[in-house]
Amino acid sequence: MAEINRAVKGTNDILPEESYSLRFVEQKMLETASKFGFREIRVPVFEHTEVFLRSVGDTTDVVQKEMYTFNDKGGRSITLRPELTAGVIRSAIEHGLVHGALPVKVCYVGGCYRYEKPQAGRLREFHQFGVECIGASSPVADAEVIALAKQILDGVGIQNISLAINSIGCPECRKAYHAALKNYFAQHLDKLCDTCRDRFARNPMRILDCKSPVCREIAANAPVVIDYLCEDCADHFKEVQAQLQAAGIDYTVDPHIVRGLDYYTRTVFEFISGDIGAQSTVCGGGRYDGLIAGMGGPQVPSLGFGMGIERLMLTLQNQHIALPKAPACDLYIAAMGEAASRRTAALCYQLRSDGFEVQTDLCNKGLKAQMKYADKIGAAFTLVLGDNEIASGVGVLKRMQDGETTEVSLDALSEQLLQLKNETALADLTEAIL
RNA sequence: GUGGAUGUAGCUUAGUUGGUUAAAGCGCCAGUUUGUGGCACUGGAGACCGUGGGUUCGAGUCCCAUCUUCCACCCCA
Repeated sequence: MAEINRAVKGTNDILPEESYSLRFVEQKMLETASKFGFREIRVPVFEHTEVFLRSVGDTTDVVQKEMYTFNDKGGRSITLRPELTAGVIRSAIEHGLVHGALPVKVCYVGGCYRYEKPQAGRLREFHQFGVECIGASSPVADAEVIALAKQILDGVGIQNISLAINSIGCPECRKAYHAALKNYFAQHLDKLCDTCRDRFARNPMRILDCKSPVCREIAANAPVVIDYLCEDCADHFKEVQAQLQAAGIDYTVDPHIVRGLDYYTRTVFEFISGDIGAQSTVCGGGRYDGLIAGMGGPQVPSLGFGMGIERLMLTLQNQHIALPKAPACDLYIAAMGEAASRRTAALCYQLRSDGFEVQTDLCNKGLKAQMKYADKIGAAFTLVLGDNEIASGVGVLKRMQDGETTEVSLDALSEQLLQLKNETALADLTEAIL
């Protein structure tokens, strides 16, 4: 197919059928967040490149090889956001939210852009739902943010998903941990894979995340971050767990969770699904107590998470979880001839402003073709409008599911349609119960 | 970025050791029914066989390149 008719690699079209259930899921996310007091925020799709260098971290893979960065016509270095936290925090600093009543609780839905090799559950344009809880230092906040993520996942009906948490400490305790790690891996340096030998120099924590069997085996006995937490961090982590337990949220502590963005401190967590192949993390997040200060704002401890919407939809699809479908139209009016077509336009206008979903022919189709189309789009009722009906002012409403017909006055169409619609809904309901 | 697989009508696929006008089902359009959908029957439209080269008298079929999608790795949501 010609390039002009093909979406760019790693991008995805959402067709009408899918769009409806996607919107349902997004709505569910926003509603659930709202119950926790998180309000929607909207920030630009692109930012000054510096925003991501300073937050995500200039040694991370995301920044080093995955960003869509370009110079605009004014010579600014601009980057399409690879994630949303950085822009939201920039906005919170810029507008003084961080100086107002804390915590500030915001949520968002939006597209993110990363130049990656696409596969299922990994796109170059993908969408995240996320929340940021700015200015909350208590472990209660950690537990509540995790609870929110869980409640959203439960709310959309997802199955078979597990929560793993860890604490990676503050910069202070991490120093001690890094030293211990280096000390440990130095003894096994010759057995590690090439990339891990590289990691040893740059960031030994990443070795814990390696999938190669040899490195895994070595890492299994490596020192664990939790054992090197300072007293404050250890207490914090303990209380987060106590809170989760009290809330009845199942979790496992996985000391191998090492998030790939530099801003994380203390609590990190992931919700993992076994039903979408290798891209198993549906939701990831954690605390970032140093980020706001690092971006030039005040010292305000915060946390949040991001949820991959495509991955979530993919999981739901693989688990055959039914999502609501767009409602079919209430009435299709099949018009015959010019006069009828004009009368139909007036009727449609009236019915639509009365709240009905009404469609009619836009292609000059014959009657049979119009009926066929009405059937295809799932119209509940049809009305044929021709010279006879206009002359008599009386038409026949046909209920498509059983072909039953009812005479109606064109002047009172709205009332009679409403009555029939309710009767049908009631009959369907009683049938469903019986 | 590394490795592996894939690509034929809108969709799902068939296409024999390279051999004339590339098939089928579903979908779409129309007719059988001159004012009524679903079922059935009949007919029709629709494919530069992903793209570009090459081998050959001849390529959907063989070779090379390239792109897409998918799988694993890397990384992450």
